[in-house]
Amino acid sequence: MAAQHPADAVDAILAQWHRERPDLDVSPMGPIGRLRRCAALLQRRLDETFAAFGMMSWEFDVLATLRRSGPPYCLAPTALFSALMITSGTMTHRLKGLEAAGWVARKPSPTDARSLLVHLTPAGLALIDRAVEAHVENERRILAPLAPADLAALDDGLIGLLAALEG
Amino acid sequence: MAAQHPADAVDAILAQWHRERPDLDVSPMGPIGRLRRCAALLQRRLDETFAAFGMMSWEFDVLATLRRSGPPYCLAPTALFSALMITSGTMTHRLKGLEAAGWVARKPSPTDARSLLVHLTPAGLALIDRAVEAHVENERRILAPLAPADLAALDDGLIGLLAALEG
DNA sequence: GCAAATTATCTTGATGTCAAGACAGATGGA
DNA sequence: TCCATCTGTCTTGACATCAAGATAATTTGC
Repeated sequence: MAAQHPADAVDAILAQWHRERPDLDVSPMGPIGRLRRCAALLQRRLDETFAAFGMMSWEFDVLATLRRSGPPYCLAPTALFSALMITSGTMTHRLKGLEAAGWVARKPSPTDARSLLVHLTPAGLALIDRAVEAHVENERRILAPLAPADLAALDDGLIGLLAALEG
Repeated sequence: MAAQHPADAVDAILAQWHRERPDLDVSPMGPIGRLRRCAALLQRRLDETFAAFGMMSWEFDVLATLRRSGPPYCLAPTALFSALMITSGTMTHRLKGLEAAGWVARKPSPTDARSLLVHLTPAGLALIDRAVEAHVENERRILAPLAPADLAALDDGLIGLLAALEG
């Protein structure tokens, strides 16, 4: 039953539950708790790089979605908020801010008068192209302590979990 | 280079970046993107169970932290917001809501007049004891599609990543 | 064609969160 | 002892987010 690794914050929580509720098998809390804690700590690390470019995480997300869609870097709001897993109201608010910053612009859709297509401005394109370089480099630094084989094993596990969650 | 698994949403993003920025090695986006997407989807699944008990996720978190601390189920606000990785102002707001719901109560600390110790009420204790049972059962259902060996490998990978992020 | 249903976007109101600062109480050095 | 500093909690103001609904345009069925 001895842990094969130095006890982390999640191990401490599991030990508390085991003491207080020995009738419960709380083992699922291990992977799920660690996943959530990793995600929270990761967000902070990623935010540091975004801040260096004067961006919030959500601003990066929208600009990156437009950028990777390819020329002419133009998507309908529906495509954006679906891809980003947020509501339409949140998207409206985000676009307002991005337009005020001069990183995106909106123009009427030629095919659907309800739709205002969102596209990157030259400034937005230049910014996201620089920011994404720093972002992947930051991600590489974060993952550097893991051995390649361990990272591959982690990715495999996440592929399986993601399939279970998407299904 | 062929993927060893059905392409998921993150694979599609990697393919877009590869097409648009072939100069960049975006491979770190794979595990990190999947981790973040898993965390977002997971949150929704967990929220369903909390909602069945009339709770929000953050309410469960506070009550669970008090519960697993053991009798007398009483902690200072500082201990709570440190454990939950939130600010003191957010904690004040959360406690106000939990006290209004009748799940926690506050009493002056006998040793520090600045501190108002937070403790579970009998109603709060009964609620969290039922809710945590449903919660771990829900977590077990979520992880059920994964083979035990795959789950263990995932947990190992997360242990390593968490160590890298905490260090 | 035309009315009904659907779709795309935006608005409104409520809420959870944080950063920064206010303030009372505790602690420690001269 | 007593003042300066530190600590624990709460308040304030700003903001990102969502759910629900409003509005306008498109599509569908007859």
